[in-house]
Amino acid sequence: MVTGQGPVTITDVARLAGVSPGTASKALNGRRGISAGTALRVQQAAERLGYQPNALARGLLSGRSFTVGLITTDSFGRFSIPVVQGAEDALGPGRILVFLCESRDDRLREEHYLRALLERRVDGIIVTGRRQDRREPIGRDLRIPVVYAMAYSSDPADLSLVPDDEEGGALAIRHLLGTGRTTIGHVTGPRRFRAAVLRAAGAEQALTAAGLGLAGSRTLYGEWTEEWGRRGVDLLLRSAPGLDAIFCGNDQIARGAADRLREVGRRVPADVALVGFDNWDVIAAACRPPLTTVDMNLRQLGRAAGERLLAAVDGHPGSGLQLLPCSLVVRESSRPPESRSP
Amino acid sequence: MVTGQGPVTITDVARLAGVSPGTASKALNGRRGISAGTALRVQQAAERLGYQPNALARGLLSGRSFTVGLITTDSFGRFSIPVVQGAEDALGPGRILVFLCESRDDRLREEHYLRALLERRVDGIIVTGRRQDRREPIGRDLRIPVVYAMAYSSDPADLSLVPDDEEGGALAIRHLLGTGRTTIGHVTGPRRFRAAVLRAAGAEQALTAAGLGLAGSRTLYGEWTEEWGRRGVDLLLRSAPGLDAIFCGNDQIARGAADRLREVGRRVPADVALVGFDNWDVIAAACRPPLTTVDMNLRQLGRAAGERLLAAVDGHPGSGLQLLPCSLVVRESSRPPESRSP
DNA sequence: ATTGCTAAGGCAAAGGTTTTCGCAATGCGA
DNA sequence: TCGCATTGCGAAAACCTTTGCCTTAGCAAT
Repeated sequence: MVTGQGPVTITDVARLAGVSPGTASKALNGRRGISAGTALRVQQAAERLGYQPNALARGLLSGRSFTVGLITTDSFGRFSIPVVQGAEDALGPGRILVFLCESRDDRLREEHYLRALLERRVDGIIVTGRRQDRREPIGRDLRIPVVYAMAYSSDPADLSLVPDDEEGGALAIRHLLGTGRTTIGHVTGPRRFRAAVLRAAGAEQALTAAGLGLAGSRTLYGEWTEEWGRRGVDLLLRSAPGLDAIFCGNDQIARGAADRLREVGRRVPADVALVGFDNWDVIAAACRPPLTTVDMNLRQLGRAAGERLLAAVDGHPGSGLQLLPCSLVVRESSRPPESRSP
Repeated sequence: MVTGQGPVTITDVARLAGVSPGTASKALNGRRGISAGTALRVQQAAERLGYQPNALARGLLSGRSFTVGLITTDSFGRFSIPVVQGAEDALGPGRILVFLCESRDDRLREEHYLRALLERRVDGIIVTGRRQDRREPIGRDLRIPVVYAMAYSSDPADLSLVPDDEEGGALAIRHLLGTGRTTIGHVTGPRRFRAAVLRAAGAEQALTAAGLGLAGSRTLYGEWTEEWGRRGVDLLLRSAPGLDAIFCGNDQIARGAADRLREVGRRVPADVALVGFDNWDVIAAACRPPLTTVDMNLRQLGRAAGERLLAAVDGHPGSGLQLLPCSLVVRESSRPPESRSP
């Protein structure tokens, strides 16, 4: 590597190798019609000079920039992070680079970002947001593919990827039923959250399919907080004292529930089994006992979004709202009672 | 906006406005030598066609791309996120776009990313990581400015921005002393973490300055977990039963401590005051009682990193390890006893 | 009327890379 | 020895924008 003036160009490499720039280009890109000796000389010259091709010039010509934009409407928190990571996984380090744009729910910012991305000729855009929110399409006639992840577009012609919350709720209930629990309550977040409603629906369906109903007879909607988890336990114990399991709408509620159950002398999982939702490690692992919980596989969702975007870039677009599976992570809080008695 | 073939170029705009491309460029960029009438016609033409200048072509010519790279060595978690957000704040939406690169502590990935960033002719690079880790410079003779945030470069010629952990520790202790506490213990994370050692040093200095020493006579190093917080309380109560405050190395330890103190019948803050570190909202706010804690102002740190990078791009580089102030967020867990008795 | 000045806008080059086309040389068969 | 195919490489155009320089026209001053 030589520290000359300014970045070294392919012309510099060509001169050093004693060929024309066009030939150097072919040699470096492995195109045919170049003798082995010439190719080697060019590559060595490039190596010696520390040549790095100018992606701007390359993109100008090819029309592709090998970059994508990632717009997170949420000022990105716990949910968008794994999605971003997954997208990065799919887009692969080195090949495609990701522009991170945090629009913070500000429509104006979003438009600024969109314009900036289009000016930079990104190959595609991923839009992600907090919990499953329906949202307006990011723009019209964009000429480049867009994939929505977590948040989903109100236009069914757009491709949107969201976790299957309903199935996740059913997963939790079936697991509890499978470990012998029969009197199961459900404490979750605010009703205005689609995720809360979907999870509750899945849970109730799974119970109905087993010929059972919800303990306390109805879903307790409240807040996504530990505080509400504690209060939920109190409410449930009043209306259904024989309770042997609680499915909570997220991990924070579940952790509050665990604390409260311990305080009132109910053992988890011996007396009451507990299942949360989100698999938020810092909560689920720190909970006493560690929490069984539903994982939305957000990272895989992000990865899927990246893969779908690449497919769309290559001319294979998708469309519609697609549900991705949740999975259950079993920990101590739902261990069946049998296995505890020696 | 017309949906023709391919993106509309300035030539299209010029043709519609009846001028040459060069003139159109000048009109759109507000350069002098263009009559008001022509400028208006060009702008209207651009508007009608939905013209978006090609940043690749512009960057090719100007040598600046108005993009920066952000390499997070940490698979980016709680610490890098606010830094990223702050950097975004500083770089401003629309003007400068950020390439997000997650190297995951993999040197090879990092090199791939670095190469990809250089090929795309980013104007600068911010390197951030998890807790304050000393690290190798990302590369040599890079020709573009680099700013390190959180993680810091082993080369003192590089500019590195890190939170002032030592001052943060002192802040916590001085606050506790100010509310009348005198017998203060310290439970923190593993000794191999520079942050743990620095915070402990700051704490001890503040105590020494007040003519006091640490309750239990030494810092308890352990893990960054709630579990360790609970055990730390047990250890402290054994060695210093008259304890009236605990400063914890992070919020998780503090939360464990709060739980344990409640379990053994010590009231927080009436009997024992508690101060954490990190101001991690999900922990600090959910703690019972809500946690007084030291905030590293990571977002401002990220913002500072962005601003310093811009300054460096503009020819005003900095260097050395620079400490940024922490601040104290006072909540219930350290309320002075006086104010509780009516 | 000629000169000189300014304003407005056109022309062309530059920036780095890729690609197409064409040219020259080589080798082979006739 | 000639013709032809093949191989290797160079020249130049193209991608899009910006900018310095040049031309032209209009106008004022001499």
